[in-house]
Amino acid sequence: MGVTKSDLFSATQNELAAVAKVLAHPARVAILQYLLKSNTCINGHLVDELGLAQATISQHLKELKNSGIIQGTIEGVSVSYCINPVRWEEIKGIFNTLFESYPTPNPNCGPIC
Amino acid sequence: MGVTKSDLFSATQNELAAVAKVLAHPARVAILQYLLKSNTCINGHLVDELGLAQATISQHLKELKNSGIIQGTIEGVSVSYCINPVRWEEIKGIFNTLFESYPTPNPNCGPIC
DNA sequence: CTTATTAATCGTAATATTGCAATGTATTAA
DNA sequence: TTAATACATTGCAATATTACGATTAATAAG
Repeated sequence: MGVTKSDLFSATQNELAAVAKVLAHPARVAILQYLLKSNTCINGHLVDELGLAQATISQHLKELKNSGIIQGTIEGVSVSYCINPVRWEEIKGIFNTLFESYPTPNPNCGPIC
Repeated sequence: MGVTKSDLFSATQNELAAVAKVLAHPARVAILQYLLKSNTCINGHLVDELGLAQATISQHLKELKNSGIIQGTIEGVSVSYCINPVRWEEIKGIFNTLFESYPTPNPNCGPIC
């Protein structure tokens, strides 16, 4: 139905999925990389940088902002966005927790394992 | 339009977004955690574990398989899925590369930065 | 006040995702 | 062969996402 049954899963699982969803678009990845590189940014710069319409980028920025990954302050007539370092570390930790639980090879899984 | 303009972005950006998309559903996160924990798994076990229909889980497993994160071998009448350690490390690296480029606080970004 | 400039929001079209019942397929058991 | 078991696939309905033109809101410049 296009609707996720989030009540079936743990808070951690839903949180990880939610954050992953924010990263699940190349435009948002590109925006983050641009912010990481320049460590400051204004919406208009991204329109030139990415080749998407202003409305589209504003929408992506909104999603990044909603997830807490970035934050913006009004800078006169424009808005300056940047990474939220605290949230960044938090998200980094969420993914690390998953990736650190590395599996040991399992003989029960056949020859290709 | 619901269609991502992937030609606007780099291969790395698209790859990261694609992998994130696979992780962007709590059911798939739950499946991975189950695999990481038990280090072996059979589709039917997940139906009991997750509370989703068999067809739905099969679909999620397919996506995980397509991305290379898991692989399955036919085990008689059932299928045994497990993590692909090589791909796991690869994906871990992709995310680490992003998260390691940590931003230093920027005075241009206002007081809340 | 009027006009630019910058970005957020609205409305809408195209497409993608999620979930499941029903069905198909392959293997095993009897 | 027949029946049972375990998944995969198909087809569909409900909902979500992506993209953009048009509009709006807010500030700055003249």
